[in-house]
Amino acid sequence: MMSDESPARPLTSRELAALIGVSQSAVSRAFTPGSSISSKLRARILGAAHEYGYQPNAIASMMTTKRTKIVGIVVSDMRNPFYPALIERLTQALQRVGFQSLLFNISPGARIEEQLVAIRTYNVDTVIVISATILDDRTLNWAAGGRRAILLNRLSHQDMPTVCCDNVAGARAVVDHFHAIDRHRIGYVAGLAKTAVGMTRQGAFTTRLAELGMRLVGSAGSEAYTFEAGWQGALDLLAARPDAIFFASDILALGGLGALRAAGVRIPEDIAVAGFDDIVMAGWPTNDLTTYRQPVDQLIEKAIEMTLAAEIDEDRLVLLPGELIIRGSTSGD
Amino acid sequence: MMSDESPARPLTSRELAALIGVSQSAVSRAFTPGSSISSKLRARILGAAHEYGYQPNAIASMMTTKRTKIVGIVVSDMRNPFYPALIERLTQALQRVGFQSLLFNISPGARIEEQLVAIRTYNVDTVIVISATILDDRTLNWAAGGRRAILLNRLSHQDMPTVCCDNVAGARAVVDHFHAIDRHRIGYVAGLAKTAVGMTRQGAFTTRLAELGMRLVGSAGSEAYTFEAGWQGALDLLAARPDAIFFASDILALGGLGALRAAGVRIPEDIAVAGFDDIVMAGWPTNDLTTYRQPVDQLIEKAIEMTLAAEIDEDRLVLLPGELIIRGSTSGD
DNA sequence: TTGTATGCGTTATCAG
DNA sequence: CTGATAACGCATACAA
Repeated sequence: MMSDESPARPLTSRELAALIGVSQSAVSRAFTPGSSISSKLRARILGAAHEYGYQPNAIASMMTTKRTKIVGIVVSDMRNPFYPALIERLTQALQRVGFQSLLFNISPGARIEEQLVAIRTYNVDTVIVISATILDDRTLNWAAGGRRAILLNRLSHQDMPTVCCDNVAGARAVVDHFHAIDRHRIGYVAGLAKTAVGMTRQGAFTTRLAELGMRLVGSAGSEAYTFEAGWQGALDLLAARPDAIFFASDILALGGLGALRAAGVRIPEDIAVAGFDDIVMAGWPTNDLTTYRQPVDQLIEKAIEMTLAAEIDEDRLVLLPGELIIRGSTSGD
Repeated sequence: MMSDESPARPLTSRELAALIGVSQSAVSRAFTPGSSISSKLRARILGAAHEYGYQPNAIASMMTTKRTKIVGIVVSDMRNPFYPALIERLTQALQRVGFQSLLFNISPGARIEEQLVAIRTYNVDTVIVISATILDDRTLNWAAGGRRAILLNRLSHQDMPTVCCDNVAGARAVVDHFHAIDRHRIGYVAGLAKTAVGMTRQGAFTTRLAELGMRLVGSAGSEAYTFEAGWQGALDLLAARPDAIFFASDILALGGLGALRAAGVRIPEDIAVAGFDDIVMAGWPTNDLTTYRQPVDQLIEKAIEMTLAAEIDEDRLVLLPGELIIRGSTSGD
């Protein structure tokens, strides 16, 4: 493919056709899998394309096929390391099935719709929404403009197609673990409390605590999934003297660990700490954070499946279980 | 814009024109800044567009204008938190000037050209390359297919348009700081040693050491910009008994800090530690890492400028100075 | 300023 | 299986 120095203007199918004496449609067919063309002619055309450096113009083909092979990925928070990791693997998975990713980075605050206009005008085939916040279902549907929208790691109040970690199972696993290591004075540091995911996690957590007769001695809110919010949340809980704290996400937990250690609290002897997500940093020896690992690969696999499916009739809400990763922040060893 | 429930098929300019009794070209002109149309007619058309939910189809307009308003962003490593932070701000800045970002996440290893074909077929206006590795200039030029390619935070061996942090100034600032705090047995942990950025940083560092009569007691290589590589690099240097170590990037330095602390080394009393980039984590109280801050906003500003410029004649290589951020890992306080 | 007509590069329909 | 021809939705040269 690199045999030729790139000319300023790329070759068109018609030009290539003229060059080797076939019709323009033949060239098009050569590049269309499953089209009716003899393997001999196809080979000749593909050979010539290779030689002359011809590649079909994807933009032009969008005109007739009405498909862009582009997925719009809507994000709003790349500060939390969980998201870049998710996005990286998602875009790679999409590329493997022939899709490209147009990244829509929505800034919180003003003029959200204005930022979303591009999603409609660029005619992406599918919109995958990773942003936990900012967009309500209605805005989302508008932005999708009739195209398929899939929620990834985010819950809908309507019945939009959704792929999400099973937050209930995750929160319960953490409680059960706290119970197993004999902690009974439990604290909770929330992330974005108003989001569906946040509420689900917190609800399941407190419910399971009650089932096991454990005591929620304190609960700290926070405005964001950030290190600083976790730090502050941990400090706010100290007065309640918990012997274990569950942070709604790893990035919060890392902040919490920092605050607790700075306050002279021994982890896990005095307070056991658990997070949620299993971001890479949670596994660093310096953090060694017990956490509920999100099934990222399976989440992505499902999202891709939904992207490719002709219809999404059943299983519009896919909840996938993760796995509790027990590390030093809760286990004495 | 949300006045209408999104119809399955979006309106075309011709349909809108028919609806309000003007020509299709009038509709097109209403949406084209600077086109010859009376403000009265434009207002009427934009009003109707708003009412009926019409938005120009960006794909179709690409056919005639030959411009996609899409920038291809080539990345290969989102594990190093510096990159997501850069990408987030870059895509937002691009959006503000009316460009969308198509993310090309190149997996190291096989079939790189195959992964790059999409860049050509999608006709992006500009390619911004953030990936430090993987692609040589020739492959890059091929992938760009005659379009503009800009290197961001990466150096070229040819004269491709480049915006990069001034690594020489950065490395020198670190050495000067080590000198100022009276350290003379210096260690260095390299990142990807084979990259131009890596070589520049290392070269400037050792040169400045020599100028100030300081001693490079040891130097550790590493295969990647990762926490683990930094951890190992720090361990490798211990035998040489350095009193200060410069890590080629923050993520390496964080690993190094972990390893040193685990080994009982006091920071900064025994060994002062400095990184490069100033990722968010460097500023966390738990890390408190002295580092050379990359001028991210200015880098992006310049990259946007180059993206929008008609020609890039002079200033094809823009080197921007950063700022040494002194924190607890080198300063006793 | 406005409308009419043409073309962008491809896919899809229709004959042969 | 192959070639000619008609869209796709918009921007622009041209005519009015």
